Amino acid sequence: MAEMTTHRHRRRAETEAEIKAHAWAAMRESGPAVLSLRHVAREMGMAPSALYRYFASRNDLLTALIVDAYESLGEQVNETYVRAGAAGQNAFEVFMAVAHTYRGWAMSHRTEWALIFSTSLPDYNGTPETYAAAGRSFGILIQLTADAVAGGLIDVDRLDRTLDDKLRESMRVWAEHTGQELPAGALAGSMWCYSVMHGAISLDLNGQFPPPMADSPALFDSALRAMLAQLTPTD
Amino acid sequence: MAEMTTHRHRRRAETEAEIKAHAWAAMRESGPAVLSLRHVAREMGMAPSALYRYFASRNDLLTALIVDAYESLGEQVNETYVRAGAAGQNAFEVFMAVAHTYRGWAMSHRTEWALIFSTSLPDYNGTPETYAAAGRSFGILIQLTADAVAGGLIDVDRLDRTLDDKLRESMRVWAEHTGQELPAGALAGSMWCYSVMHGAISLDLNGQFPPPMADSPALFDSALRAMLAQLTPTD
DNA sequence: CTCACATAGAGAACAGTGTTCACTTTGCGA
DNA sequence: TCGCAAAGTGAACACTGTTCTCTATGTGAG
Repeated sequence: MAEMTTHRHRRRAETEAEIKAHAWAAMRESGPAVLSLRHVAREMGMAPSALYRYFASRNDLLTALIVDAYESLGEQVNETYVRAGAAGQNAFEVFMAVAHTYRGWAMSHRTEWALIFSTSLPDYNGTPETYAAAGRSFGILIQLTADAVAGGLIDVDRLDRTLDDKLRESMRVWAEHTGQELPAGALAGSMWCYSVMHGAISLDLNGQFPPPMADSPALFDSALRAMLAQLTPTD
Repeated sequence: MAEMTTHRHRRRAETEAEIKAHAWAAMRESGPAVLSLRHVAREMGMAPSALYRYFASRNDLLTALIVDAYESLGEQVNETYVRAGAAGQNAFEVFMAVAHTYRGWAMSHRTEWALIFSTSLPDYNGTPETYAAAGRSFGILIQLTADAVAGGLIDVDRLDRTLDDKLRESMRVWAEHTGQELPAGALAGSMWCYSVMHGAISLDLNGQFPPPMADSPALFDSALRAMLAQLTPTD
Protein backbone atom coordinates (compact mmCIF):
# COMPACT_ATOMS: atom_id res chain seq x y z
CA MET A 1 0.00 0.00 0.00
CA ALA A 2 3.03 2.22 0.09
CA GLU A 3 3.08 2.20 -3.70
CA MET A 4 -0.54 3.03 -4.41
CA THR A 5 0.33 4.98 -7.52
CA THR A 6 -2.84 6.89 -8.06
CA HIS A 7 -2.76 9.78 -10.46
CA ARG A 8 -2.34 12.21 -7.61
CA HIS A 9 0.60 10.33 -6.18
CA ARG A 10 2.39 10.40 -9.47
CA ARG A 11 1.71 14.11 -9.87
CA ARG A 12 3.00 14.75 -6.40
CA ALA A 13 6.24 12.91 -7.07
CA GLU A 14 6.63 14.85 -10.29
CA THR A 15 6.25 18.24 -8.67
CA GLU A 16 8.61 17.22 -5.91
CA ALA A 17 11.22 16.28 -8.49
CA GLU A 18 10.58 19.49 -10.40
CA ILE A 19 11.15 21.54 -7.28
CA LYS A 20 14.44 19.81 -6.65
CA ALA A 21 15.47 20.26 -10.26
CA HIS A 22 14.80 23.98 -10.11
CA ALA A 23 16.64 24.17 -6.80
CA TRP A 24 19.72 22.52 -8.33
CA ALA A 25 19.55 24.83 -11.31
CA ALA A 26 19.36 27.88 -9.08
CA MET A 27 22.28 26.72 -6.98
CA ARG A 28 24.36 25.91 -10.00
CA GLU A 29 24.25 29.46 -11.23
CA SER A 30 24.24 31.37 -7.98
CA GLY A 31 26.26 29.01 -5.87
CA PRO A 32 24.81 26.76 -3.20
CA ALA A 33 23.81 28.39 0.07
CA VAL A 34 21.81 31.08 -1.66
CA LEU A 35 18.99 28.73 -2.43
CA SER A 36 15.83 30.81 -2.24
CA LEU A 37 12.46 29.15 -1.93
CA ARG A 38 10.73 32.19 -3.34
CA HIS A 39 12.99 32.10 -6.35
CA VAL A 40 12.19 28.46 -7.00
CA ALA A 41 8.48 29.18 -6.56
CA ARG A 42 8.67 32.10 -8.96
CA GLU A 43 10.50 29.97 -11.49
CA MET A 44 7.76 27.36 -11.25
CA GLY A 45 4.94 29.85 -11.41
CA MET A 46 3.49 29.05 -8.06
CA ALA A 47 3.09 30.72 -4.69
CA PRO A 48 5.97 30.40 -2.21
CA SER A 49 3.66 28.93 0.36
CA ALA A 50 2.71 26.11 -2.00
CA LEU A 51 6.21 24.69 -1.72
CA TYR A 52 5.50 23.91 1.89
CA ARG A 53 3.12 21.18 0.77
CA TYR A 54 6.20 19.33 -0.47
CA PHE A 55 8.97 20.29 1.91
CA ALA A 56 8.32 21.35 5.46
CA SER A 57 11.10 23.91 5.37
CA ARG A 58 14.12 25.12 3.48
CA ASN A 59 16.24 22.79 5.59
CA ASP A 60 14.12 19.83 4.59
CA LEU A 61 14.58 20.68 0.96
CA LEU A 62 18.33 20.98 1.47
CA THR A 63 18.37 17.63 3.22
CA ALA A 64 16.57 16.01 0.32
CA LEU A 65 19.04 17.56 -2.09
CA ILE A 66 22.00 16.37 -0.05
CA VAL A 67 20.63 12.85 0.16
CA ASP A 68 20.11 12.86 -3.60
CA ALA A 69 23.68 14.04 -4.10
CA TYR A 70 25.04 11.27 -1.89
CA GLU A 71 22.94 8.79 -3.78
CA SER A 72 24.25 9.99 -7.13
CA LEU A 73 27.82 9.77 -5.86
CA GLY A 74 27.29 6.41 -4.23
CA GLU A 75 25.67 5.02 -7.34
CA GLN A 76 28.53 6.01 -9.62
CA VAL A 77 31.17 4.85 -7.19
CA ASN A 78 29.45 1.56 -6.59
CA GLU A 79 29.08 1.00 -10.29
CA THR A 80 32.82 1.30 -10.91
CA TYR A 81 33.49 -0.85 -7.88
CA VAL A 82 31.37 -3.60 -9.34
CA ARG A 83 32.63 -3.22 -12.89
CA ALA A 84 36.30 -3.00 -11.95
CA GLY A 85 35.92 -5.93 -9.60
CA ALA A 86 34.23 -8.00 -12.29
CA ALA A 87 37.09 -7.21 -14.64
CA GLY A 88 39.30 -9.15 -12.27
CA GLN A 89 41.53 -6.29 -11.20
CA ASN A 90 43.18 -6.50 -7.80
CA ALA A 91 41.87 -4.43 -4.90
CA PHE A 92 44.37 -1.61 -5.36
CA GLU A 93 43.50 -1.16 -9.00
CA VAL A 94 39.83 -1.24 -8.13
CA PHE A 95 40.51 1.41 -5.51
CA MET A 96 42.25 3.60 -8.08
CA ALA A 97 39.31 3.23 -10.43
CA VAL A 98 36.88 4.09 -7.67
CA ALA A 99 38.98 7.07 -6.62
CA HIS A 100 39.02 8.42 -10.14
CA THR A 101 35.28 8.03 -10.39
CA TYR A 102 34.96 9.82 -7.08
CA ARG A 103 37.14 12.65 -8.33
CA GLY A 104 35.37 12.82 -11.65
CA TRP A 105 32.03 13.07 -9.94
CA ALA A 106 33.30 15.86 -7.71
CA MET A 107 34.64 17.79 -10.69
CA SER A 108 31.46 17.50 -12.71
CA HIS A 109 29.15 18.03 -9.74
CA ARG A 110 30.78 20.91 -7.93
CA THR A 111 27.52 22.17 -6.55
CA GLU A 112 26.63 18.77 -5.18
CA TRP A 113 30.11 18.39 -3.71
CA ALA A 114 29.92 21.76 -2.03
CA LEU A 115 26.51 20.92 -0.65
CA ILE A 116 27.80 17.68 0.82
CA PHE A 117 31.18 18.73 2.12
CA SER A 118 31.20 22.44 2.75
CA THR A 119 30.75 22.66 6.47
CA SER A 120 28.23 25.08 7.68
CA LEU A 121 25.70 26.02 5.15
CA PRO A 122 23.74 28.92 6.43
CA ASP A 123 21.62 27.67 9.22
CA TYR A 124 21.72 24.10 8.03
CA ASN A 125 22.33 21.24 10.41
CA GLY A 126 23.06 17.67 9.42
CA THR A 127 20.30 15.16 9.98
CA PRO A 128 20.24 11.38 10.51
CA GLU A 129 19.26 10.95 6.86
CA THR A 130 22.40 12.65 5.61
CA TYR A 131 24.56 10.73 8.07
CA ALA A 132 23.07 7.48 6.85
CA ALA A 133 23.71 8.48 3.25
CA ALA A 134 27.30 9.34 4.12
CA GLY A 135 27.79 6.01 5.82
CA ARG A 136 26.72 4.10 2.75
CA SER A 137 29.39 5.83 0.67
CA PHE A 138 31.95 5.14 3.40
CA GLY A 139 31.08 1.46 3.31
CA ILE A 140 32.74 0.96 -0.03
CA LEU A 141 36.05 2.10 1.38
CA ILE A 142 35.75 -0.48 4.14
CA GLN A 143 34.88 -3.14 1.61
CA LEU A 144 37.89 -2.25 -0.50
CA THR A 145 40.14 -2.47 2.52
CA ALA A 146 38.81 -5.92 3.33
CA ASP A 147 39.36 -6.97 -0.29
CA ALA A 148 42.94 -5.72 -0.20
CA VAL A 149 43.64 -7.58 3.04
CA ALA A 150 42.11 -10.74 1.63
CA GLY A 151 44.21 -10.34 -1.49
CA GLY A 152 47.39 -10.04 0.55
CA LEU A 153 48.10 -6.58 -0.84
CA ILE A 154 48.67 -4.97 2.53
CA ASP A 155 51.58 -5.58 4.84
CA VAL A 156 49.33 -5.79 7.83
CA ASP A 157 51.94 -6.59 10.46
CA ARG A 158 54.38 -3.90 9.47
CA LEU A 159 51.67 -1.24 9.38
CA ASP A 160 50.40 -2.43 12.70
CA ARG A 161 53.81 -1.87 14.24
CA THR A 162 53.92 1.74 13.08
CA LEU A 163 50.83 2.63 15.12
CA ASP A 164 51.10 3.73 18.70
CA ASP A 165 49.05 1.86 21.27
CA LYS A 166 46.18 4.26 21.68
CA LEU A 167 45.73 4.63 17.94
CA ARG A 168 45.83 0.88 17.42
CA GLU A 169 43.14 0.51 20.06
CA SER A 170 40.86 3.06 18.32
CA MET A 171 41.30 1.17 15.09
CA ARG A 172 40.50 -2.11 16.73
CA VAL A 173 37.31 -0.66 18.22
CA TRP A 174 36.14 0.49 14.84
CA ALA A 175 37.25 -2.69 13.10
CA GLU A 176 34.98 -4.70 15.36
CA HIS A 177 32.16 -2.40 14.49
CA THR A 178 32.50 -3.05 10.76
CA GLY A 179 32.09 -6.78 11.04
CA GLN A 180 34.81 -7.31 8.47
CA GLU A 181 38.22 -8.89 8.82
CA LEU A 182 40.08 -5.65 9.34
CA PRO A 183 43.42 -5.52 11.17
CA ALA A 184 44.22 -2.17 12.77
CA GLY A 185 47.14 -1.50 10.43
CA ALA A 186 45.03 -2.01 7.33
CA LEU A 187 42.30 0.23 8.64
CA ALA A 188 44.82 2.97 9.38
CA GLY A 189 46.16 2.58 5.87
CA SER A 190 42.73 3.00 4.39
CA MET A 191 42.26 6.19 6.41
CA TRP A 192 45.53 7.48 5.03
CA CYS A 193 44.33 6.83 1.50
CA TYR A 194 40.97 8.35 2.24
CA SER A 195 42.71 11.47 3.51
CA VAL A 196 44.84 11.80 0.39
CA MET A 197 41.85 11.27 -1.86
CA HIS A 198 39.61 13.73 -0.12
CA GLY A 199 42.36 16.28 0.44
CA ALA A 200 43.56 16.32 -3.14
CA ILE A 201 40.05 16.75 -4.47
CA SER A 202 39.15 19.35 -1.90
CA LEU A 203 42.24 21.46 -2.53
CA ASP A 204 41.78 21.18 -6.26
CA LEU A 205 38.12 22.18 -6.17
CA ASN A 206 38.80 25.13 -3.92
CA GLY A 207 41.49 26.37 -6.24
CA GLN A 208 44.22 25.91 -3.68
CA PHE A 209 46.61 24.12 -5.96
CA PRO A 210 48.96 26.39 -7.88
CA PRO A 211 47.49 27.09 -11.32
CA PRO A 212 49.66 24.76 -13.41
CA MET A 213 48.62 21.72 -11.38
CA ALA A 214 44.97 22.60 -11.11
CA ASP A 215 42.49 20.08 -12.39
CA SER A 216 45.15 17.45 -12.84
CA PRO A 217 44.05 13.82 -12.60
CA ALA A 218 47.70 12.86 -12.95
CA LEU A 219 48.69 14.62 -9.74
CA PHE A 220 45.74 13.00 -7.99
CA ASP A 221 46.78 9.64 -9.36
CA SER A 222 50.40 10.00 -8.33
CA ALA A 223 49.49 11.04 -4.80
CA LEU A 224 47.24 8.04 -4.30
CA ARG A 225 49.74 5.62 -5.76
CA ALA A 226 52.43 6.99 -3.49
CA MET A 227 50.28 6.26 -0.49
CA LEU A 228 49.31 2.82 -1.76
CA ALA A 229 52.98 1.97 -2.24
CA GLN A 230 53.39 2.58 1.45
CA LEU A 231 50.97 -0.23 2.24
CA THR A 232 52.45 -3.04 0.15
CA PRO A 233 54.44 -5.92 1.69
CA THR A 234 57.45 -6.03 -0.64
CA ASP A 235 59.01 -2.91 0.71
CA MET B 1 51.18 60.58 7.25
CA ALA B 2 49.56 57.23 6.97
CA GLU B 3 49.95 56.76 10.70
CA MET B 4 48.65 60.08 11.92
CA THR B 5 47.20 58.53 15.02
CA THR B 6 44.82 61.21 16.08
CA HIS B 7 42.23 60.37 18.65
CA ARG B 8 39.66 59.81 15.93
CA HIS B 9 41.89 57.41 14.06
CA ARG B 10 42.42 55.33 17.14
CA ARG B 11 38.72 55.30 17.88
CA ARG B 12 37.99 54.23 14.35
CA ALA B 13 40.41 51.33 14.54
CA GLU B 14 38.89 50.34 17.85
CA THR B 15 35.32 50.26 16.56
CA GLU B 16 36.47 48.36 13.51
CA ALA B 17 38.08 45.75 15.73
CA GLU B 18 35.02 45.68 17.96
CA ILE B 19 32.78 45.02 14.97
CA LYS B 20 34.97 42.13 13.89
CA ALA B 21 35.06 40.77 17.41
CA HIS B 22 31.30 40.79 17.64
CA ALA B 23 31.08 39.22 14.22
CA TRP B 24 33.36 36.36 15.29
CA ALA B 25 31.37 35.89 18.46
CA ALA B 26 28.13 35.72 16.54
CA MET B 27 29.54 33.23 14.06
CA ARG B 28 30.99 31.09 16.79
CA GLU B 29 27.62 30.50 18.34
CA SER B 30 25.40 30.41 15.27
CA GLY B 31 27.84 28.99 12.78
CA PRO B 32 29.52 31.03 10.07
CA ALA B 33 27.43 32.01 7.09
CA VAL B 34 24.63 33.36 9.22
CA LEU B 35 26.55 36.49 10.06
CA SER B 36 23.95 39.23 10.37
CA LEU B 37 24.98 42.86 10.22
CA ARG B 38 21.86 43.91 12.05
CA HIS B 39 22.63 41.46 14.83
CA VAL B 40 26.13 42.83 15.22
CA ALA B 41 24.78 46.37 15.20
CA ARG B 42 22.21 45.52 17.83
CA GLU B 43 24.87 43.90 19.97
CA MET B 44 26.93 47.05 19.74
CA GLY B 45 24.04 49.37 20.39
CA MET B 46 24.25 51.20 17.12
CA ALA B 47 22.19 51.59 13.98
CA PRO B 48 22.73 48.97 11.25
CA SER B 49 23.54 51.66 8.76
CA ALA B 50 26.38 52.91 10.93
CA LEU B 51 28.34 49.75 10.20
CA TYR B 52 28.61 50.89 6.62
CA ARG B 53 31.02 53.61 7.72
CA TYR B 54 33.47 50.80 8.50
CA PHE B 55 32.73 48.10 5.96
CA ALA B 56 31.23 48.86 2.59
CA SER B 57 29.19 45.66 2.63
CA ARG B 58 28.68 42.34 4.34
CA ASN B 59 31.10 40.84 1.84
CA ASP B 60 33.76 43.35 2.79
CA LEU B 61 33.37 42.46 6.43
CA LEU B 62 33.65 38.77 5.57
CA THR B 63 36.77 39.46 3.55
CA ALA B 64 38.34 41.28 6.47
CA LEU B 65 37.48 38.39 8.74
CA ILE B 66 38.95 35.85 6.34
CA VAL B 67 42.14 37.83 5.98
CA ASP B 68 42.43 38.03 9.75
CA ALA B 69 41.90 34.29 10.00
CA TYR B 70 44.62 33.62 7.44
CA GLU B 71 46.91 35.96 9.31
CA SER B 72 46.27 34.18 12.59
CA LEU B 73 46.96 30.83 10.96
CA GLY B 74 50.02 32.08 9.12
CA GLU B 75 51.42 33.65 12.24
CA GLN B 76 51.17 30.47 14.30
CA VAL B 77 52.50 28.30 11.52
CA ASN B 78 55.38 30.61 10.83
CA GLU B 79 56.25 30.76 14.48
CA THR B 80 56.63 26.99 14.73
CA TYR B 81 58.55 26.96 11.47
CA VAL B 82 61.04 29.40 12.92
CA ARG B 83 61.23 27.79 16.33
CA ALA B 84 61.54 24.22 15.05
CA GLY B 85 64.10 25.32 12.51
CA ALA B 86 66.13 27.11 15.18
CA ALA B 87 66.07 23.95 17.28
CA GLY B 88 68.12 22.34 14.56
CA GLN B 89 65.56 19.75 13.47
CA ASN B 90 65.68 18.45 9.93
CA ALA B 91 63.16 19.63 7.34
CA PHE B 92 60.85 16.65 7.79
CA GLU B 93 60.63 17.10 11.55
CA VAL B 94 60.01 20.79 11.04
CA PHE B 95 57.26 19.90 8.61
CA MET B 96 55.67 17.58 11.15
CA ALA B 97 55.78 20.31 13.76
CA VAL B 98 54.27 22.78 11.34
CA ALA B 99 51.57 20.30 10.35
CA HIS B 100 50.60 19.71 13.94
CA THR B 101 50.39 23.43 14.54
CA TYR B 102 48.24 23.70 11.44
CA ARG B 103 45.95 20.98 12.69
CA GLY B 104 45.83 22.42 16.20
CA TRP B 105 44.84 25.78 14.84
CA ALA B 106 42.10 24.23 12.74
CA MET B 107 40.73 22.32 15.73
CA SER B 108 40.69 25.32 18.02
CA HIS B 109 39.49 27.74 15.36
CA ARG B 110 36.73 25.80 13.65
CA THR B 111 34.83 28.89 12.71
CA GLU B 112 37.86 30.47 11.15
CA TRP B 113 38.68 27.25 9.31
CA ALA B 114 35.16 27.00 7.95
CA LEU B 115 35.28 30.59 6.86
CA ILE B 116 38.53 30.03 5.00
CA PHE B 117 37.94 26.63 3.46
CA SER B 118 34.25 26.03 3.14
CA THR B 119 33.60 26.72 -0.48
CA SER B 120 30.73 28.93 -1.25
CA LEU B 121 29.61 30.97 1.62
CA PRO B 122 26.29 32.51 0.81
CA ASP B 123 26.89 35.03 -1.86
CA TYR B 124 30.53 35.43 -1.00
CA ASN B 125 33.20 35.52 -3.66
CA GLY B 126 36.90 35.39 -3.03
CA THR B 127 38.86 38.57 -3.51
CA PRO B 128 42.48 39.37 -4.34
CA GLU B 129 43.11 40.08 -0.67
CA THR B 130 42.10 36.61 0.39
CA TYR B 131 44.10 35.03 -2.41
CA ALA B 132 47.15 36.98 -1.33
CA ALA B 133 46.65 35.86 2.26
CA ALA B 134 46.30 32.26 1.11
CA GLY B 135 49.48 32.50 -0.91
CA ARG B 136 51.50 33.63 2.08
CA SER B 137 50.45 30.54 3.99
CA PHE B 138 51.26 28.38 0.97
CA GLY B 139 54.73 29.88 0.84
CA ILE B 140 55.86 28.05 3.94
CA LEU B 141 55.13 24.72 2.30
CA ILE B 142 57.33 25.71 -0.62
CA GLN B 143 60.05 26.82 1.74
CA LEU B 144 59.90 23.53 3.60
CA THR B 145 60.19 21.62 0.36
CA ALA B 146 63.25 23.60 -0.60
CA ASP B 147 64.74 22.93 2.83
CA ALA B 148 64.10 19.21 2.47
CA VAL B 149 65.73 19.13 -0.96
CA ALA B 150 68.72 21.06 0.32
CA GLY B 151 68.99 18.66 3.25
CA GLY B 152 69.00 15.68 0.92
CA LEU B 153 65.88 14.25 2.52
CA ILE B 154 64.07 13.71 -0.74
CA ASP B 155 64.90 11.14 -3.38
CA VAL B 156 64.43 13.66 -6.15
CA ASP B 157 65.39 11.45 -9.06
CA ARG B 158 63.26 8.48 -8.11
CA LEU B 159 60.21 10.66 -7.51
CA ASP B 160 60.82 12.41 -10.78
CA ARG B 161 60.68 9.10 -12.62
CA THR B 162 57.28 8.27 -11.16
CA LEU B 163 55.68 11.30 -12.79
CA ASP B 164 54.28 11.14 -16.26
CA ASP B 165 55.52 13.70 -18.76
CA LYS B 166 52.64 16.13 -18.67
CA LEU B 167 52.58 16.20 -14.91
CA ARG B 168 56.33 16.71 -14.71
CA GLU B 169 55.97 19.62 -17.08
CA SER B 170 53.27 21.27 -14.93
CA MET B 171 55.52 20.91 -11.92
CA ARG B 172 58.44 22.41 -13.76
CA VAL B 173 56.33 25.41 -14.78
CA TRP B 174 55.34 26.07 -11.23
CA ALA B 175 58.83 25.38 -9.87
CA GLU B 176 60.20 28.15 -12.05
CA HIS B 177 57.55 30.45 -10.70
CA THR B 178 58.62 29.90 -7.10
CA GLY B 179 62.18 31.01 -7.67
CA GLN B 180 63.39 28.21 -5.42
CA GLU B 181 65.51 25.17 -6.23
CA LEU B 182 62.57 22.80 -6.68
CA PRO B 183 62.83 19.67 -8.83
CA ALA B 184 59.52 18.43 -10.22
CA GLY B 185 59.59 15.27 -8.14
CA ALA B 186 60.07 17.14 -4.89
CA LEU B 187 57.28 19.54 -5.72
CA ALA B 188 54.94 16.66 -6.46
CA GLY B 189 55.90 15.09 -3.16
CA SER B 190 55.07 18.26 -1.30
CA MET B 191 51.66 18.34 -2.99
CA TRP B 192 51.07 14.78 -1.83
CA CYS B 193 51.87 15.77 1.72
CA TYR B 194 49.74 18.88 1.46
CA SER B 195 46.85 16.71 0.30
CA VAL B 196 47.20 14.32 3.20
CA MET B 197 47.45 17.14 5.69
CA HIS B 198 44.47 19.06 4.39
CA GLY B 199 42.38 15.97 3.79
CA ALA B 200 42.89 14.47 7.21
CA ILE B 201 42.05 17.74 8.93
CA SER B 202 39.08 18.37 6.69
CA LEU B 203 37.58 14.91 7.19
CA ASP B 204 38.16 15.09 10.91
CA LEU B 205 36.56 18.51 11.28
CA ASN B 206 33.55 17.52 9.22
CA GLY B 207 33.02 14.48 11.37
CA GLN B 208 33.67 12.09 8.50
CA PHE B 209 36.06 9.87 10.36
CA PRO B 210 34.42 7.00 12.22
CA PRO B 211 33.83 8.05 15.83
CA PRO B 212 36.70 6.12 17.49
CA MET B 213 39.29 7.85 15.34
CA ALA B 214 37.78 11.30 15.52
CA ASP B 215 39.98 14.08 16.81
CA SER B 216 43.05 11.86 16.77
CA PRO B 217 46.39 13.62 16.34
CA ALA B 218 47.99 10.17 16.23
CA LEU B 219 46.10 9.17 13.08
CA PHE B 220 47.02 12.50 11.52
CA ASP B 221 50.63 11.97 12.49
CA SER B 222 50.77 8.42 11.12
CA ALA B 223 49.24 9.44 7.81
CA LEU B 224 51.75 12.21 7.29
CA ARG B 225 54.71 10.07 8.28
CA ALA B 226 53.56 7.38 5.88
CA MET B 227 53.62 9.88 3.06
CA LEU B 228 56.94 11.33 4.12
CA ALA B 229 58.43 7.85 4.15
CA GLN B 230 57.55 7.65 0.50
CA LEU B 231 59.82 10.59 -0.27
CA THR B 232 63.01 9.45 1.40
CA PRO B 233 66.01 8.12 -0.57
CA THR B 234 66.87 5.01 1.46
CA ASP B 235 63.95 3.02 0.23
C1' DC C 1 -23.62 9.56 -8.99
C1' DT C 2 -23.07 12.22 -5.05
C1' DC C 3 -20.99 13.96 -1.11
C1' DA C 4 -17.38 14.48 2.31
C1' DC C 5 -12.74 15.15 2.81
C1' DA C 6 -7.96 15.26 2.30
C1' DT C 7 -4.88 17.55 -0.94
C1' DA C 8 -2.94 21.43 -3.65
C1' DG C 9 -2.61 25.89 -4.12
C1' DA C 10 -3.27 31.21 -3.44
C1' DG C 11 -2.45 35.37 -1.11
C1' DA C 12 -1.76 38.19 2.75
C1' DA C 13 0.89 38.92 6.74
C1' DC C 14 5.07 38.84 10.11
C1' DA C 15 9.57 39.14 11.37
C1' DG C 16 13.85 39.15 9.72
C1' DT C 17 17.68 40.39 6.28
C1' DG C 18 21.32 43.70 3.41
C1' DT C 19 21.59 48.16 1.67
C1' DT C 20 20.70 53.11 0.59
C1' DC C 21 19.68 57.78 1.48
C1' DA C 22 18.76 62.10 3.59
C1' DC C 23 19.53 64.02 7.85
C1' DT C 24 21.88 65.33 12.36
C1' DT C 25 25.52 65.41 15.64
C1' DT C 26 30.35 65.71 16.78
C1' DG C 27 35.28 66.24 16.78
C1' DC C 28 39.43 67.75 14.31
C1' DG C 29 42.46 70.98 11.70
C1' DA C 30 43.29 75.31 9.85
C1' DT D 1 36.49 79.99 16.12
C1' DC D 2 34.72 78.31 11.95
C1' DG D 3 34.12 74.87 8.40
C1' DC D 4 34.11 70.47 6.95
C1' DA D 5 34.61 65.68 7.05
C1' DA D 6 33.63 61.76 9.83
C1' DA D 7 30.31 59.19 12.65
C1' DG D 8 25.80 57.96 13.71
C1' DT D 9 20.56 57.99 13.09
C1' DG D 10 16.14 56.46 11.33
C1' DA D 11 13.22 55.64 7.67
C1' DA D 12 12.65 53.26 3.52
C1' DC D 13 13.15 49.42 -0.26
C1' DA D 14 13.41 45.01 -1.88
C1' DC D 15 14.35 40.88 -0.48
C1' DT D 16 14.09 36.39 2.55
C1' DG D 17 11.66 32.00 5.22
C1' DT D 18 7.52 30.84 7.32
C1' DT D 19 2.62 30.76 8.90
C1' DC D 20 -2.04 31.55 8.49
C1' DT D 21 -6.59 31.67 6.50
C1' DC D 22 -8.98 30.79 2.65
C1' DT D 23 -10.45 28.49 -1.88
C1' DA D 24 -10.55 25.23 -5.48
C1' DT D 25 -10.20 20.29 -6.89
C1' DG D 26 -9.37 15.51 -7.53
C1' DT D 27 -10.43 11.04 -4.89
C1' DG D 28 -12.62 7.33 -2.48
C1' DA D 29 -16.76 5.72 0.01
C1' DG D 30 -21.54 5.17 0.21
